[in-house]
Amino acid sequence: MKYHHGNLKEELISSACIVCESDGYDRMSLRSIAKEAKVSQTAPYRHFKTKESLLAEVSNRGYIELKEILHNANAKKTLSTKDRFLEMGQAYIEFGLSKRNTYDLMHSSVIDKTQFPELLNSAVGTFEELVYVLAELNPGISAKDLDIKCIHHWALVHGLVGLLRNEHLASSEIDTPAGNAMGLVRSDIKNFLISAFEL
Amino acid sequence: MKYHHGNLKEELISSACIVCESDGYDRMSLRSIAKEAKVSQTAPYRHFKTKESLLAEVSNRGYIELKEILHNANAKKTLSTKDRFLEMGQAYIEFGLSKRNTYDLMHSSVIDKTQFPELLNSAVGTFEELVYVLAELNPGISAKDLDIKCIHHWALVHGLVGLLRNEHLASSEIDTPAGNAMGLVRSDIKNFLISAFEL
DNA sequence: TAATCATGTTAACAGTGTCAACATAGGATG
DNA sequence: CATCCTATGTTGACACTGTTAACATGATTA
Repeated sequence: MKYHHGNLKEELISSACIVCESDGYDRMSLRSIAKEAKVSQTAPYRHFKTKESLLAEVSNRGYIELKEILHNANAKKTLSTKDRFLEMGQAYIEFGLSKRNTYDLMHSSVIDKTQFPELLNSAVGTFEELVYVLAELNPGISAKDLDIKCIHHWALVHGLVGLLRNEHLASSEIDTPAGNAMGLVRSDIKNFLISAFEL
Repeated sequence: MKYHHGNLKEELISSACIVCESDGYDRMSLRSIAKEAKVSQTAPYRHFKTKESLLAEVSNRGYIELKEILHNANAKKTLSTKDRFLEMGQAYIEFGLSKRNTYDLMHSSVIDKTQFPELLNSAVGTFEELVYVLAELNPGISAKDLDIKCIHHWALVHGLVGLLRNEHLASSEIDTPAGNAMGLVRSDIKNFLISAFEL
């Protein structure tokens, strides 16, 4: 039995990613993931100053993964710019739905992004994937109008994720086949995006 | 010194609202607000089954307040429907910026809304204020298109709040007078909404 | 008046993040 | 090779948390 683990930092992060996604970031304890790594309760403090900084790393990986997903969607060279944009929208929504708890952490205020420059950088980098394709989709657009379009479309998919998870509209009076927004939209996210994006 | 408080439940709620907004919902402890009400640590358990249910009440009041704000904005009868809609957008954003922590709680996943029907009801009720004005603004619109418009505009202001708080775009490469989205948009939320809503 | 019941208190439990003090091992330096 | 340093681990402790069980109080009601 060796005293030093050898790869503890990495194992803690990936373990935290798993626990965070399965249990939710607010139910994740430093001690439990330390135990999972078969290491003492305070060992994580040799690699992370606080619990928040470990969560920041989890969030960071979320943004990196999302950026890659969006980038890949935009890299399907056989598709038109329009269709690549739609692919990105669908990919974003799928991420928000499938990595629900991680997505929540990424948007949560428990982490003060200004204290984690690397995380802030990842978040901005992810957003920029959207900037690129929108600039391509709107040649000659002014910087200000590009701003507006970016915020507009990002806000739309972000809001859509929230609604699809039924956070606000579960069995609302809005009449849909399934009785709520989820029934309506999940059946055809693409068509919805086409309408909403006015493409 | 009377043994029974007389109005403890109400005081705990309003106290929790204040602490939640000032410290953030994740830094709020049941014990601290019990102490603030000069009552024992476990007294709140006579009125709330869990901490989560007290937070649900705080969230509930947030939705009720927001609904009222939106309703008032839509009640300015001297304005056109269009302008009332803009007023609502501005009011929503102002709420999200000024009641930041409460707004976060309302959108947080620490409360499982399905376990608090009254809260779910408030949330839906708030959303319906948007449904009403959009229906008025688009006479004869189909139910499905109304769905799309609602989600679209709600998502936009919700996303805008996030960006205005600089959660994602602090000092991004997007060039604005102040160097970030906040500098750009806060200076004229109304004009931004007019552009984004395509009014 | 007596009993009931809502509402308060005290004590305790298991769990948390975090810190200080100590232990170990492996690499750098003489 | 011997020695020291430093990174990385452990132990023990502290103050705090949500929550429950057992008990106390006092207002309402039979």
